[in-house]
Amino acid sequence: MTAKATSESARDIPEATVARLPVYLRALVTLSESGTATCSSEELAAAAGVNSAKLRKDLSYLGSYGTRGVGYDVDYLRYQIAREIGQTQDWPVVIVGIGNLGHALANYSGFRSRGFRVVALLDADPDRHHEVVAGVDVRPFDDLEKIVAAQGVAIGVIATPANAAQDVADRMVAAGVRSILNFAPVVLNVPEGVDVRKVDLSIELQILAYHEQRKANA
Amino acid sequence: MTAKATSESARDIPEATVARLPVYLRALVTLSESGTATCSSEELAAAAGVNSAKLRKDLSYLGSYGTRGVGYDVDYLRYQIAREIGQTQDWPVVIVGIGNLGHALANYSGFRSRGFRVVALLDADPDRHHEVVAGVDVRPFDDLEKIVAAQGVAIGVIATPANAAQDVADRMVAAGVRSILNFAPVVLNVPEGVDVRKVDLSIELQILAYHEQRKANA
DNA sequence: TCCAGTTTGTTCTCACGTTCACAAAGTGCT
DNA sequence: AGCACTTTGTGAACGTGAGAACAAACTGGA
Repeated sequence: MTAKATSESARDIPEATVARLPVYLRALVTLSESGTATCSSEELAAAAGVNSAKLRKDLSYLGSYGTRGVGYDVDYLRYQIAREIGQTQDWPVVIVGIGNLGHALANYSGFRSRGFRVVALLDADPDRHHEVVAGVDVRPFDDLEKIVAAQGVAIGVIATPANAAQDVADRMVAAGVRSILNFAPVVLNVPEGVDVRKVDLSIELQILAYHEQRKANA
Repeated sequence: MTAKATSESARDIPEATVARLPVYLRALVTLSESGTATCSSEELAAAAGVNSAKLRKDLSYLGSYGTRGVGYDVDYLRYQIAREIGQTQDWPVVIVGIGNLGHALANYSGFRSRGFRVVALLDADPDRHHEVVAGVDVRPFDDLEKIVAAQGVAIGVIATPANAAQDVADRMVAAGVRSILNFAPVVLNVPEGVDVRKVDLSIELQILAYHEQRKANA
């Protein structure tokens, strides 16, 4: 909405860097809470579990927010990263599929504290309707369009079984959702312009098992 | 244990490829269940959501399991990938931290069907002990060493709050666990030789929010 | 057997990501 | 002010990953 057409905000940040910014932000919050006012790239890198050169390069994509010979002001840098990744605004989110995982997600406090507000929990199973999870009551999946429109929801979370996920995604996209976080173990097909990120619990374990097997055979 | 010191199994597969093998495997299982005996790289790539050139290159690291002019035998390739990533063997797993997420993980059927067997659920809170989740009863965290030794557990899952995670990791490593899947939002410090993979639910949402913000400002 | 058609496995090129190494830019003591 | 010291920001080298393109290898029909 703001009339910034200058190149100031037009820098494009590499994907790998974007994925690390939330980690830096978390480390900065911890430092801030422990009363640290200033930190060097070395300290922050250690707290975030990365190489300090990588950290400095990542931060350089945002701008020059450090002071040579001194380091970074913790609160200032924290604000700059938060703004860059959109954490200074409020993101309404819907969660579809209130099984075990949906429950866990609805109750996860890390969403709320990072600007995500769960505005609705939806499930196709009528037995679950009007159950209250984390202070929000579970409603019929068919309310999706109404809720998305009314609350301006741009981000949806899919925590349904695999066979329902594509249908849910189609409905979400049609309703106006533009970003989807998918926990169902299927590859979703979505139109151009819609972002999907997938979290697959068993794939992570399988990757560990691969390396474990390698260690055992070494 | 086997005396294979030959170079046959010594190929090292790129990390990016390892991360995709479970996806291919899942697609093959689906194809197999739908009665498909043979598939081309094009078909399999579509089912897995990747480029066919990438798929062929990935598979070439495992060996030459296709037939030119024909394609891949679904069941044969499925077995080869399963073997490569260790899914033909049984992996005992312990889960520590039986809150909302721990419940969801314990109940997740995708683990069992991929060779992972949850042998113990541990929690520090005595109120949770002897609660039964997914047919396994919750036991005191102090039983960790005993269970790891008795069952030969190599993989541990951490689903505790952030402040407990490092302690749990230290105990796991001391007990003999060599791979850790960490759901707690902290960077774990572990000794050389121990693998850690991290799944962070809110980071994924934050990455989506970043892109969402970009779309809105475009 | 030969030939047209199909599909794999691999080579080559380009893009992206990581790390090193250092000039630039600050601080604070004398 | 000058100088020793610290730490950032970045250019350049290196390594890994993605995709295009094609030769090699197979099928099936004439």
